[in-house]
Amino acid sequence: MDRYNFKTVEDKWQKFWEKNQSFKSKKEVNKKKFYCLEMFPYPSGKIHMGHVRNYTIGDVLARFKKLQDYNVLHPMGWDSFGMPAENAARQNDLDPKVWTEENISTMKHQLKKLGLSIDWDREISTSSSDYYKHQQLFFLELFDKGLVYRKENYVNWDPVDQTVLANEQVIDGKGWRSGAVVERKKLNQWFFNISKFSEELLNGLDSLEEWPNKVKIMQKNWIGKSFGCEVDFKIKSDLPVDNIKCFTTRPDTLFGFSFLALSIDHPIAKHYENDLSFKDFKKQCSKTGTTEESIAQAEKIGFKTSLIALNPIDNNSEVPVYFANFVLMDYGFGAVFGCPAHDQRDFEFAKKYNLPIKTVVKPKEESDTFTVKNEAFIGDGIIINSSFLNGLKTPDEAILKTIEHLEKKKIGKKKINYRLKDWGISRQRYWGCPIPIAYDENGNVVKIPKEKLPIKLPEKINLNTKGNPLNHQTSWKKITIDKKEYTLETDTLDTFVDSSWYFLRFCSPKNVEYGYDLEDLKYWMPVDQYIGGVEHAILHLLYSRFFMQALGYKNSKFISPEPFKGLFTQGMVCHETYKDKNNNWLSPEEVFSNDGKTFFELKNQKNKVQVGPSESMSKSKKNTIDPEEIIKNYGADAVRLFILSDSPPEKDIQWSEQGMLASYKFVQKFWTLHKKILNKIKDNLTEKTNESLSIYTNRLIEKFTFNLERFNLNVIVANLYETYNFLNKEYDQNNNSENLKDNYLKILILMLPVLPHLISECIFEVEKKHEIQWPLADKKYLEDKYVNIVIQINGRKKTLIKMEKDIDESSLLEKIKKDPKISDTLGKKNIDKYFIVKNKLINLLIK
RNA sequence: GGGCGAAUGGCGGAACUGGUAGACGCGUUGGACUCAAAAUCCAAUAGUAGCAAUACUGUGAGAGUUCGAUUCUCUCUUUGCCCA
Repeated sequence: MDRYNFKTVEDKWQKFWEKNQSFKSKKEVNKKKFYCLEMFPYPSGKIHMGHVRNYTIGDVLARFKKLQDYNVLHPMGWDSFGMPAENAARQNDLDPKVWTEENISTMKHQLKKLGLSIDWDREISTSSSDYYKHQQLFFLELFDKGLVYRKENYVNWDPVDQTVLANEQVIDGKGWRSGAVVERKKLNQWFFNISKFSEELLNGLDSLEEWPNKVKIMQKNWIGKSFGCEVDFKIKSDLPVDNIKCFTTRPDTLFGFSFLALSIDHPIAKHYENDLSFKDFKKQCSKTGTTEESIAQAEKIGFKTSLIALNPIDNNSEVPVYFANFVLMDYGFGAVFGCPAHDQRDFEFAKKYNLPIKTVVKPKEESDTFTVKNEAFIGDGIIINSSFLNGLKTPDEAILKTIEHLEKKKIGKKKINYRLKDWGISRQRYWGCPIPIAYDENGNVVKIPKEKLPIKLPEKINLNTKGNPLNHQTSWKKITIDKKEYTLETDTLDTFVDSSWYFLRFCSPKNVEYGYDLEDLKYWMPVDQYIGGVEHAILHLLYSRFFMQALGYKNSKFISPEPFKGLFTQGMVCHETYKDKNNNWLSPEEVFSNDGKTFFELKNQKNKVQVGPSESMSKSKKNTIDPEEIIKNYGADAVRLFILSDSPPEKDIQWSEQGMLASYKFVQKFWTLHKKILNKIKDNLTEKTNESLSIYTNRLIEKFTFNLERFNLNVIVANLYETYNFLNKEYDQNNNSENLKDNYLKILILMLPVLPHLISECIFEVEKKHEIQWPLADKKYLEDKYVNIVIQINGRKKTLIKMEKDIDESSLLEKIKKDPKISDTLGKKNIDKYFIVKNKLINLLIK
């Protein structure tokens, strides 16, 4: 019998799908739609296993929904602006555009080899001016709506990449890509006013029922709504300072107030500009990074001012004012009041500078003389030593009462604060979307008129310049508007902007006039299932949600604002790591093992290799497996099968050569079985109908559909193996060909989403013109005539007895007592009591 | 430090709303085929005791609720992710 030749079969079907435009999607208003979207890739060069996993999961779903007769939209595109292109181009003296386009062509070819059911007619690329010209128009619209603004701000400056980094691009005080120590720098930056929608973005989460809870919680924490109040402190000073405003979430602890701490960027700092020791202090502060994390970890240090703050609710008692390194200017008002007894950070500060620590909250079970000793008490409790607040429960009661008091005295008011900051979108980079703004000779901002769009990037320019290469493009920078000359903005947009609306573009990829066509959006949006890595759980998803809010702002015709109805976050693909004796990373191809335990270097087989923990595949650790190589050796179907099989898709998966081989063998085995079944169908030797095959098939339909809908894709694979085992035993058992063919076809269709090439070929061989549709289970085969009932004695399983379904209680007990095993165990003892789960189980209680 | 998860054979992992723990795969062992090996096929495979039937133990640890707990509650341990 011939072996299955995956190369010819996979090639044949990929050509067939392409020629027949099998996955082309058209708006059909009368048909229910399903928009299946996987996060589009950055064209870095080659696809990696993470892509294979992501797109296989999406493809299984898309094919499943298509078989269920949904009108499926399953597009693909390229997130093709970004720093790697610029870096690579700079290193190799290339044009980023050429580099990017070559990568796209390679990766597209690779993705096609995976047999994905993608509508390639909708392909988009964010670095193409066909795409970004619409983005520039959106920018201008947002500008008109007042959602874009420019301000001078501290930024994280990466001295190596010469660019601004977002807070989340700073890891341990270092640039995420360059690894250089990040500096603070003040720059004029463009911002999206995302914080305007804090409340909408927070509330919207409640409507997202098909999102993982953990992602919703992460976004909620990121938005960071806190309820508190602002307090006005009167100041005694020889400087012209009368009062300082603070935001606090714990006004109830005001009686424990012992110092006021200011950010070094607080306006008051200007009075100390010429103070040498303050300058020193500032320098010390700048050593700690700008991220909240590094600030929290750094030693708390302060600079004592001559100012005195008065406690507004405690007889104007006086406390010192410090500048402190742990206060951020962009949270609250850049000033916090210190209550050492009930905040650990304040506690450490007070200890260091010998400030009073006054206990104002006690745990419920303690007496009123409770005092804080070695650490702050931050739990819930009862207010003490606080005049009119004494005895109140805190936080809830006491906070409300304090705010009420402050408001009455007009020295403070209730305030809701958000942690979410506006989105800085300026990047000092070449390879990004140009910002459609120009400046006159006085630096005044002018919008680029619509008809001048797109502002295209200049091509083939010298990238080996300091800072932003666009800054050196003197002729490109000049633009004439209404016969007047202006200078173009040279900052480009953060690439997160590109990916914040691409899912809209997929609905109308060729619309020339505008970024989308509203009628298309009304049909296709929202994305029914979005699939991607959990690493985008906060930023990309939040920015996309913001973009929808912004487009809908002052635009009542726009669609409802949540872009992604369902979200699925898949785990990473991991592999063991290897190092040689000099601690250099080794790739899996450079090592070998005879027993899977001890590894040796391939080129010098005496050298033992250190085996490290399994980690997410990354080039830097060399623990990657090249999907192209694997597809070449085992075929796309086998790779798809393996990548789904070993772990639940939301968890990390361990790459295993043996597992890969097992999947490959399954494809081969199934083909062999298929040929046997095919012959059996053609033979038509018996008239008998084997009902067990129909029962199995129909139950499988139920099970399979259930598991697919719940993303239990590893269980699907197990079901598939079980099905093989069943068919291999049963196909030959008294099956007339019609019955066998009928059931076999149904089973094949179930398998199609996972193994599209193999199964397409199998279906084709069984019946050339078969209508392919997801089968429905026939209820009559789901009903049991007989059931296996578990007999427990005192809650422990004793035996199984086969009985007619729905047997009544007394005959059940009769039968059980006759069972030799049970009667042995029972002996002369009486059944005191019993519990029955109908058609499933009986539990006998005996003493 | 806070939030959210997770812990099941040698390994990856199944188990619907509490009701047969260990599906399926890998690995291992034995057998068939072969001069031999690979491939393939068949069988066994949670642990302990036993030739066996079988018995007992068993889902990170300890308690609780229940006729019955991998599943629910509490405490603890370890671990992952996110935030600080």
